[in-house]
Amino acid sequence: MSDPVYNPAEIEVQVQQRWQENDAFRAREDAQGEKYYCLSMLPYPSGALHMGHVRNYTIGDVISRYQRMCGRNVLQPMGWDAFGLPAENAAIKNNTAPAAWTYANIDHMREQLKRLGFAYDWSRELATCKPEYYRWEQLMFTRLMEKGLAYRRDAEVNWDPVDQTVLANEQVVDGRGWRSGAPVEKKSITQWFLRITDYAEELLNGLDQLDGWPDAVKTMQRNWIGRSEGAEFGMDVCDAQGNSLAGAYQVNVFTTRPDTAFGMTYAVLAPEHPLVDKIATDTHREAVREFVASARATTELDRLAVDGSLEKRGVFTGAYLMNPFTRKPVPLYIADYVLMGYGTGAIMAVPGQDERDWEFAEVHGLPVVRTVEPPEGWQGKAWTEDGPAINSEWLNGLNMEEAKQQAISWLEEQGIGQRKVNYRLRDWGVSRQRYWGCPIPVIYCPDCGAVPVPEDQLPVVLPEDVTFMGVQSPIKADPEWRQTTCPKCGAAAERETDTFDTFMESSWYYARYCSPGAQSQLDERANYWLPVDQYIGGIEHAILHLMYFRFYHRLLRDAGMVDSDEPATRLLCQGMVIADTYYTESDDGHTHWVNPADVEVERDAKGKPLGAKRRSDGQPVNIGAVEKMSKSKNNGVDPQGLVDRYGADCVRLFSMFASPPDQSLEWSDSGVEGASRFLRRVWAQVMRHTSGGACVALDPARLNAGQKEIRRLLHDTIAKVSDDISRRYTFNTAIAAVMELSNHLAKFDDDSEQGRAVMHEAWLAIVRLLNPITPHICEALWAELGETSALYQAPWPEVDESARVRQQVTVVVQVNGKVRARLELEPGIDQDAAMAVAMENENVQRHVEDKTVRKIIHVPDRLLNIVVG
RNA sequence: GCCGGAGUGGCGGAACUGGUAGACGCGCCGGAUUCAAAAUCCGGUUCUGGCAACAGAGUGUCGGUUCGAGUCCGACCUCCGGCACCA
Repeated sequence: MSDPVYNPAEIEVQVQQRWQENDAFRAREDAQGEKYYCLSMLPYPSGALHMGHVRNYTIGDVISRYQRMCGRNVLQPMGWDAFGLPAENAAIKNNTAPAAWTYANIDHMREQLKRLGFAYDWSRELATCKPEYYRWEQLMFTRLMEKGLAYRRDAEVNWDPVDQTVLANEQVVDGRGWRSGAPVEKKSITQWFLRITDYAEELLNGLDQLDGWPDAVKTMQRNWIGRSEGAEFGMDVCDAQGNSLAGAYQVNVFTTRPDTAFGMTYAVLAPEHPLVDKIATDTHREAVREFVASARATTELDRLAVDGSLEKRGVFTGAYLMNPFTRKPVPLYIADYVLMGYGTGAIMAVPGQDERDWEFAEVHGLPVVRTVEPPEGWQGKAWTEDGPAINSEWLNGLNMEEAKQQAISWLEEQGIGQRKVNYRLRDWGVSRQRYWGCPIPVIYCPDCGAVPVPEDQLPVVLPEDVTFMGVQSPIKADPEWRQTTCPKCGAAAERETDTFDTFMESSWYYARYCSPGAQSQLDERANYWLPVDQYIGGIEHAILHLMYFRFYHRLLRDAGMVDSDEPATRLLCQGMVIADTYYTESDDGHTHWVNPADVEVERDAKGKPLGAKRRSDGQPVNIGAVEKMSKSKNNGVDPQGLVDRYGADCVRLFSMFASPPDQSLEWSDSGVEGASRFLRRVWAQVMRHTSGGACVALDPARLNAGQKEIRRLLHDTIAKVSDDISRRYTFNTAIAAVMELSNHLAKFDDDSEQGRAVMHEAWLAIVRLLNPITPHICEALWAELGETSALYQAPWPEVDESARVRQQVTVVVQVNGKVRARLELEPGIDQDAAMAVAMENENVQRHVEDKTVRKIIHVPDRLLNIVVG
């Protein structure tokens, strides 16, 4: 390999071959060392890797390879989130089967990942669309049905009236079906749900323990769970005089502000509330019906008012509710600002203390009673903050918290209500009316109802060899697939033709990697590896995926399959990959986006961009914003082309160097060139060193000052890089530190025996420091430096603290806080001695002059600030 | 509207615990090499003034604390992301 010219294509293929032959990255449960499970979110096999994948998986690989070098027993697996809508869209478009399309994509993308040199244990690879994977998910679901954690109820879907099919949210474009262009309707159908709300409290409290998760993600999850404490209480329906009605109904309301109940001036039911039909009086029934119908047909978008808030629409029912606090009736309205899906779908309205109620009261001419005194001089509408209670009889004078507690106690004493906690979080609807997903393992029997498919009849296999006739799911269109017999009574019955939400598969794949081949969902190996020590993925999954997988982990725990409460102890969310955009405008006003690869930027003498032109025809183009790589802005950069041209190491290096992993990464072709230049320089420097032949052993006692200085820089660098990679995760600064060291080595012109020994020590260390980031070139240089072992098995370099002892330190001398000199002094010098040297300095003298020294601040070995006046 | 995050050279970014602002890289300028170009190597590069030594200014804005503030405190501005009638 000792080629004087760095040839990444050749080296990378050779090194990868050696890893494969040695099965270098297979994870074993019985291996030495503490376990370390490093997991990157699995990709959807869309067809080709994009830059976001490269970034995500390089971060994971850097961490994995570092941990391996530190002696940990590392598991780093990879798999495919293989079910999903794009396969169906491609199938309809190209007339192929989703399965064939998916498997072809997986094959291509697997090769791309291998070409990038990620240290995966490929023996654990999985694809979620395979029956041997999803059968366990089906079994789990049937168990959840038995436990009552999976249940059925009606829920709304987007219905395309022309294509006669349910649309996923992403298939609805501006309120119309993506293919038919017909306005989408809401339709209620029966669907399966998982009771994630049973775990709301635990999912919320668990966040407090997740110190290794970004605060942003934890905050988003807290808001999503949306815990609110308050009271729920019943109110009787009555007439305007407060007379109770025969066969009267009761309405339950939830409120977080029971302290304001004396200010209730009306009450509201959601349009979908079950009592809506029953409560309206004869004179109001027609108006109520009309309103409910129109509320169902109108989207939120249609109701956006000019100021961006939603129009407060509603209608009076003719009925009243008795306010138990005041013993006075309040009018009952129907309004669509009250949601059926939260609380009880009914509220007490207190315009004086709630902004929404204020707005509604304003529109409908309802009275306002203030029950909390706003601060003096306050000019707003509803006062929602703390203050002394007023107009509230026995609550008057109390603050918000005291009044709440009093009101709740009163409700409980009276037996009409109680303390209540509500969550925004809704149960997880897992039914999808799509083909390319895991079949929901349920059989519908006319007599026995919904029956879980028994274990010995699992998996319910999705047929893969299908043809799409239009947009219908092939298993919905095929009457034969549906036909079966009831497992309970043996009568003719039908299979469920809906499939699972694909978040179902991605909720437990991390655990299955730990039990490859197990004839159960998981086996005891899962407890060896779990929880995941480091999880890496995009922030776009902050809520859904990361909530579902925390939930599913608890389902696995409660089924006795894992011991831990949380699936992952640390989480890293990488930033977006962004790039410049360029465009031209045609005469008809259309914008045409030009790919950055086609553009050349012209600059002035200082490097400021002046303009840009298209390479192909020299025509000027406009410079747009720096935006997320996307097809629509035509600013995507294909990783494959870069790997072909510069090599995997270079692409990996630039991805890690351009910014810290959690920030957005601005792609730059010249930056990639810079990374490539660095690797070529490293290669050339090592070749120059090895061309001098073998080195003698390093003897620290015999080093001259220059040699000691290089050793000091080296061991400072080892310390910094170790800290950057293990604690700070700032791979960019780790690389910068190595670059700095290599710049010093390039100037270290010392062919003496000990000079070459120092150089040798330095390169052996650098090759290991860079190995997690650019493993191929490092493996080759490791051999070039005479090492016979494989680098992937080499230990992380150790810091020699004795080499870091400085002969001299730079002490900054300030006069009145301004830097006036930098002195090279012996370490440990005291204030008086430092002052003596400082005062000999001409520049310091000039600024001190004959002024009185009022104060001296001395930070040993760093700074001396002379305060004069 | 609410909740997060961020504002530092021409650009990406560094400065980790209040102590040298601009590491490292890109770009740009100058030089070497070359018939020439590419590649490579050397030097310079926050702004203003100065041949220079050096001086002054400077981390979104305004104010504060401190011997000393990019970093801490208060008020504000801008941008990005998330949620959005959740009672």
